[in-house]
Amino acid sequence: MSRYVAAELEQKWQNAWAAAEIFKAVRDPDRPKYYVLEMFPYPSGRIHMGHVRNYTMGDVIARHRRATGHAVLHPMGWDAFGMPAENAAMDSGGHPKDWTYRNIDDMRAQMKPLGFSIDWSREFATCDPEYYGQQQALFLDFIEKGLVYRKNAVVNWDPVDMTVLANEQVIDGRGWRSGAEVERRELTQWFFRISDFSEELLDALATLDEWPAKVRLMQENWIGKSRGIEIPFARTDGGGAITCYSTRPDTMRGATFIALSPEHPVSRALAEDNESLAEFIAETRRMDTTEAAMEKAEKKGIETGLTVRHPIWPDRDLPVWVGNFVLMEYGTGAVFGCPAHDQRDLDFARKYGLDVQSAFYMPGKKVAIADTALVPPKNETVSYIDHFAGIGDCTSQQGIDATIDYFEAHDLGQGQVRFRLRDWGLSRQRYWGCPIPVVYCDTCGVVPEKKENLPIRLPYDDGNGKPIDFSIPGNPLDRHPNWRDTPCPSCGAPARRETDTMDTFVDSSWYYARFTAPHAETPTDLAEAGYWMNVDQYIGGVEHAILHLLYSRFFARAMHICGHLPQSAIEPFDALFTQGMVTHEIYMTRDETGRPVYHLPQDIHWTESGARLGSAQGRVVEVIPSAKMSKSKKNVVDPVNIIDAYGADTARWFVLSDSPPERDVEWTASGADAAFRHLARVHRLVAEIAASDAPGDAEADLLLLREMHKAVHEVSGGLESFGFNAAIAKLYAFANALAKSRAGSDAKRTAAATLVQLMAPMTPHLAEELWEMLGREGLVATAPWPVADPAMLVDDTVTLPIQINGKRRAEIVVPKDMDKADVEKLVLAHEAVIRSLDGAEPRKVIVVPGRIVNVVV
RNA sequence: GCGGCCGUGGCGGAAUUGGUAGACGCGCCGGAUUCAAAAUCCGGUUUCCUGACGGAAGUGUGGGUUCGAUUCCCACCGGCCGCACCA
Repeated sequence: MSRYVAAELEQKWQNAWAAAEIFKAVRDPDRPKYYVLEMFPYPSGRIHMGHVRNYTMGDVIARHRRATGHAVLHPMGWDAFGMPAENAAMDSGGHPKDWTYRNIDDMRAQMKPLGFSIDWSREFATCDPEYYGQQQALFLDFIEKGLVYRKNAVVNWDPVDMTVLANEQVIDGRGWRSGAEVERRELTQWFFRISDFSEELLDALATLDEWPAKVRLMQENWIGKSRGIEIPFARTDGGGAITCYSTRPDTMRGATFIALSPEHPVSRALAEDNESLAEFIAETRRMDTTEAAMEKAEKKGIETGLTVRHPIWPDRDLPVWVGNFVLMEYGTGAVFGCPAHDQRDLDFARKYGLDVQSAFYMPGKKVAIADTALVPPKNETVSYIDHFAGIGDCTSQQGIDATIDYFEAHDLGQGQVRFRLRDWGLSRQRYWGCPIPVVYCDTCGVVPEKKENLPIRLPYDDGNGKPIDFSIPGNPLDRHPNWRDTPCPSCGAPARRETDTMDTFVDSSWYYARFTAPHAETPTDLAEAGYWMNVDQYIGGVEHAILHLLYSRFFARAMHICGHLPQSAIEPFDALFTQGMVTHEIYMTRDETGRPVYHLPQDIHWTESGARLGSAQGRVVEVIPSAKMSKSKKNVVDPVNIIDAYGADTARWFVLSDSPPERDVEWTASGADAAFRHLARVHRLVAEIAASDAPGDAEADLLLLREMHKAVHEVSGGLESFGFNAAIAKLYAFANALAKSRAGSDAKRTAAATLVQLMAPMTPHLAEELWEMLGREGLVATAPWPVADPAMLVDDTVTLPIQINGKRRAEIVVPKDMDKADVEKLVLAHEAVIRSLDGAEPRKVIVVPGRIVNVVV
């Protein structure tokens, strides 16, 4: 009998699938469509176990949906622009383009042996001119519709690498690569008007009921809607009013000072003839502005000498301070301080000896404020002092609402809704990105390129046949001898191209739409997009919960406005699933200086006393619990090695078993071994069944077929609800039942074929092999999914547990449709019940048909 | 600080709307097969008491609702994640 040799049969069936072209996505009016997409990879050059897990989940769904009669779109591409390619070029020469395409070839070659049912005819990379040219076309449409604009903005500037850095790339105030101190520089940059969509992006979250609540919440917080009010405070010196923004106007009575941002126009104006103030402002500007530093920085302020009038109690004048903690970017750059009900304000007030006044107290508990501000939850009732704005005993929320109404009615302030979400700055001073298709002309100004000139291609060399030198910091496009030169699209005079390229998040904000028509001459083909969109199931890591998904939601709306997507596709991802990581233990020893030294899993020798290095006599190795795989910790398992050792099906089976897909799964050698052993066992078992010839046995046959239908039911349910681990557990149990069954060969062959079908989404190669072995027609990949017969899911008799006072004490076997009263009689006659009752009458007997019986004594 | 998620055997984890807690796998123990080993197969494996039959406790801790709670409610403890000088 043939042994399970994964490498052979996997190649065989991949060839068969390719020949039959069964994974090509084809529009079919007679079938429901299903679009399953995994977040496309960055072509780093190696696939890792996280990729394997991600794409296996998508593939299981794609294969299952195909079997249930759907027209399936399951594409793959490459998120191919970005800094690593340029860094590689800087570090070791070569060209980002060559590096990227080489990596794509390598990764595709590593991915193909996994047998994913991908329509490779739709593959593209975002660095293909055919793709980024269409992205440029989109950009021109966005300009036309006012969805993108240019403005001055303060950015993080790395003076050594001569580029703008994203906030995440600034570590302790220094560029992550150069280590140079980052400067804040004002540059003219392009921005998407995503903030115009704040309200809609927030409201529409409620419709995404197949997204994880956690992701919706994170987006909600990111968009950050707050309702507040702008209140002008009249200056006692007769100058223009200072307008403060507040979300807690109900605490107005407690306002005892005003704090301005150092960048506030009034601060700047006052600094002109106030030396100490000027010095204070200069000092704060020198300060590190990274989040970490801001967190630690002491709250400091300086009194300006200016005072303003309290809008409700005009006899109370409030001193105006400049505080380093007030952000110019949020609200109006001015706040009123209410020490009694804001901890930060209280700390500030205590430090500088400012007045503390309560606006309210907890009902019945009038306690003086000491070092802790009184900040009850907004839905808790408080007692307002002075009943100003007509508020007395009510919740803070009611107080806020009533105060805003009052202020508006008396023309004292204007209610405001604010969002944390800022416009999306997309300009990057990099080479390896999508060129922004605009031209600067001395006479015409900023002129969009003509669509017929697209794509604006990245230059490969310096225009004189010499390679671009990537070892010089800065943007090669900016110093390129002739790429910038171009005639003005409007007047034809010599003009200059924009040399900034787009943030790579732009590339990934619409690729899902491009997959529906990857070769279209326009960004999308409305007929194709109308058919395939939305993505029915999107799968990826939770690290993209905010930026990528929010940008994509914005882009889908913007594309709809430009006529590239139907209205129905403005929320592009119907269902989202965020999968966990693949983790592994870390093996560590220490060198003479006590520094940790990490070791590869294959270098560890396991003994009864624990892990040792190399051999049983080797040094004792400290085993650190499972953590994310990382090269520096050497706890990486390379999928290529696993496929070589066990085959793709084992890798696929293992990454789905053991842990729920949303949680991390720990890679263990013993687990991978077990997965392989099981597949080999199924191979052996089915081969035996295929070759056997035993007469039927009515009872055993029925028993097995019942098991089969139960397996169909449970596995189908598992696959539909991301219960892959539970589905696999059921498949283990069903295989065990099949192996133990005394049923005849016919029943066993039927059960075996069903087992094979149920396994096919997870282990497609093995399934094809066994399908063929059982003499079934065609490919299991195209066979219709089995359907469970409801009648076969219920046994004729049920085992009812008997509880006495809620504790399980015995059980009885009864016919499945036995009358409640009869069940009760049987139960009361049971010896365990009689013993417990001890002659007394039961207080109550609860019979839940088919479930349980509970006797209350 | 704010918001959210999660605590179940030695380990990963399972458990429709509240209804037999520990499915399935790992590990471990015992056995079969073998000259022996590998591979394979069979049995056992929450804890405690008992020789056994059997009994008792048990899902982080403490309370509550219920005939019945891993599941629902409250408080606390522990871990993880997101946001955060947001006025």
